Amino acid sequence: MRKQSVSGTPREMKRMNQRLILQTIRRKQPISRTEISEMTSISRTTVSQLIDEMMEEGVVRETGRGSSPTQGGRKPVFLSIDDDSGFVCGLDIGGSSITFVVCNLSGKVVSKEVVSTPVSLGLESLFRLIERFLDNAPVPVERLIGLGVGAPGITRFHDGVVLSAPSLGWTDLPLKEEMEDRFNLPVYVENDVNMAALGECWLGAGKGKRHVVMITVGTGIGCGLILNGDLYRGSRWASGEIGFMVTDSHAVEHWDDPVFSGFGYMESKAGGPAIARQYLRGLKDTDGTLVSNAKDIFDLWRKGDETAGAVIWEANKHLAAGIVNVVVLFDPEVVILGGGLMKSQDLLLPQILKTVKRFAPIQPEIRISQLGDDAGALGAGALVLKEHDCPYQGVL
Amino acid sequence: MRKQSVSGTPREMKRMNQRLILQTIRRKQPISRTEISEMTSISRTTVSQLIDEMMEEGVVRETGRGSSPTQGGRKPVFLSIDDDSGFVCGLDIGGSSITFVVCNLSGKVVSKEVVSTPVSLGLESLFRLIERFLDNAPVPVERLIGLGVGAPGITRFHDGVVLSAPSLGWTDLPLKEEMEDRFNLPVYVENDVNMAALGECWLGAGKGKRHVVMITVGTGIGCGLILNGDLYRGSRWASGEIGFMVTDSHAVEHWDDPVFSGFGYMESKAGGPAIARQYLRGLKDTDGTLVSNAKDIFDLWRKGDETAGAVIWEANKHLAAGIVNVVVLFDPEVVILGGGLMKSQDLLLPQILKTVKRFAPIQPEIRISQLGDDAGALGAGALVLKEHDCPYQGVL
DNA sequence: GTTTGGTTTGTAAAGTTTCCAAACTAACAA
DNA sequence: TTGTTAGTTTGGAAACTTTACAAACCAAAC
Repeated sequence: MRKQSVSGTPREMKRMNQRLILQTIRRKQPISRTEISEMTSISRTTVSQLIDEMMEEGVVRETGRGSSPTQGGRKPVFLSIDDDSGFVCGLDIGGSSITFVVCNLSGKVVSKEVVSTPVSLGLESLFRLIERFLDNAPVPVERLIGLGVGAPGITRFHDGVVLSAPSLGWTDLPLKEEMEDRFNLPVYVENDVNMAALGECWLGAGKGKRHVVMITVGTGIGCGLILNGDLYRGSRWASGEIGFMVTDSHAVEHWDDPVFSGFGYMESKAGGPAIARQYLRGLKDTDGTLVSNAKDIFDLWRKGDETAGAVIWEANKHLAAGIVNVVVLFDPEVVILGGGLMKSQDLLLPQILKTVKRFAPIQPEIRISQLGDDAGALGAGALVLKEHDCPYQGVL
Repeated sequence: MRKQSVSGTPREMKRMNQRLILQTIRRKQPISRTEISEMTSISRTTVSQLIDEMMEEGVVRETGRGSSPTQGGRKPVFLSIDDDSGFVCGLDIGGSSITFVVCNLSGKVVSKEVVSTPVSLGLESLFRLIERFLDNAPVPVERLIGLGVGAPGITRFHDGVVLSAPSLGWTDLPLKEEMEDRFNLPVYVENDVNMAALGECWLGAGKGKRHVVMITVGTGIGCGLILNGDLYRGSRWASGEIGFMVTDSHAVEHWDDPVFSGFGYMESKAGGPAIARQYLRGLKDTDGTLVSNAKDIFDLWRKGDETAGAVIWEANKHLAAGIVNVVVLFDPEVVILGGGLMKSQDLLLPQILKTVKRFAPIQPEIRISQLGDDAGALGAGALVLKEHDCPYQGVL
């Protein structure tokens, strides 16, 4: 669907200028009216008028005065954004837990809660959880700008329908519509990995960057793409399916692993379950029934188990190759690694760094997630700010 | 560098509306003023006024009238874009040949020339070639909107500097600046593969699509990315370096091929020279000195040479894996394959299709380039139209 | 210490560009 | 003639800009 270009109306023009001014303030605060005018090439008069309106709304405040310039002259009045003039609520619905967050315009968390996901999560029970959380949050309702929701599956952003979230048993769920009816607030729904990428971009390892790739390694391997400062979603909401990469050309002929149907090739080689399974297979005697997870294998390696080391090494080669592939295709400024397995980054990162250095013609920074488990919920908040129309837009 | 957001002025507002109207006309022509007004939600008054101006400039023409609607009433006056009201010149500078093209707003070629690249291509000789071509083109100079140039190397679009084009011996060449001085026209410089992608998107296999990946397979393997209808360039003008993908996780430990230093891993496995070399190595007796190129190997396979078949098969596995990787990361609507090796598509395509079908969770269309060797030059023209400000913008 | 001159900030008034709504004319069928 | 649709004219509203000015401030001259 083609994004409808907006017709230019005076009102739209005003909005553009408000946004521009607001962005400028956020980036350079504290800043005077005159300086804003110079930076934006909007006339001083207009800047003043728009600022007046924004001060009336409470978004912008006068905060002290600067010193006179070199030659003398009237001291400028400094302006700043009142970070507490608006709040966003973000939630990250995961297969095992749900994270709720409320934060202000600068990303300061004022309220947070983590609950374990109910076995079968119906809409009504979800809504009650949200209501309870919002009731307890120390934020007046009228200051709440909107709600962002990250869901583990394929989501259609433009109408907020969760097309498929196996771990929750959701299919074609019109989450945005239902939630907006219930809470009477704008709601934005997006894939959880994308949310994490937005979160890291706003407040974490990708702050200030416009080309960021976030890779989460856990049961599955996913990837959120921020290109030119915007989330890239692909033509069918299925971009970043890094777990389906083929990191071994031999697979073209030979791969046929029934255990991992539904998963991608790389996930079947480098994901958590794959590592656990490979290890058990290495032991020869047992089959997949002996339950074990990747974390155990990492621990075994730390204790000197060489089989564990070999298995992890093998898996990590796939991951490293995958990261190289992402890097050379996107040319990002930063690659952020997160997800459960990255808690053992000490064992994985060195090889990854070495591989990227060797195979990629350009070298991005490679960092570990800074926000950890909160990235998704914070990203959900970031998305609200990003999408919300004036006067909060462009905060990122 | 952050793209400066424009301040909203009345003039800018007008431009936006002109663009919107022009887009609407192009998509639905012939179309009446009233219908434009309804589609764009710009008032009839404004539509009329802007149309008047555009007719004065010659961009839009009245072309006949429609039939009266059901109930009777005045017949609408149909409007269309005059495709010959402007022309663009595109050139594709390759290592072995240079293609010149002049075409009108709808992409109809009115003049074309192909010359072989001089051994050492200096700016002055290039300019003379262009001048001669333009002089012979049946287009009045004042109708020429701009010049697009595709160069084989890394180009910095925003200031039009060719950072490095080894096959031409260019380094840090300020091509845009020099050319604009000389020809007194807007000039846009871009990587040749990106240009080809733009070309196919405008007039070829990607027409009307907004998410397109174009892969060219030749000596090197490159890739142009059209995401959300725009060229994606990466953070350091190095996106789409698909030739550097690692399509074999074993390489992480073992790859060390001095012959291909400077090339990427995948290029060293699936590029033209790689195929030729692998074949010769298969013969055991000869070494790399016996010159041969990929095309010969393809011909040998067609004649029943099994070694040739095996070598190509092996190379193609890497290519197929690479294509899967691109598909799952970008979720494009179409993947377009082009470049020298794709002239033997009959031998390569079946395996590629099968591999993508098997490994990718989503299925894009996979097509062969429609414009062939002209894609680059036409894309250079497309870029001019895309970048040129009102009233031609948004033609794509 | 006070005055004077130059500089900078912010506001007010008048002017410009652009858009839109409503009334109007034109064209056409029944 | 009547009703309907297409396009234009007119008057006005919304937004920006330019110009002019008051307030605030430094610094050097007196």
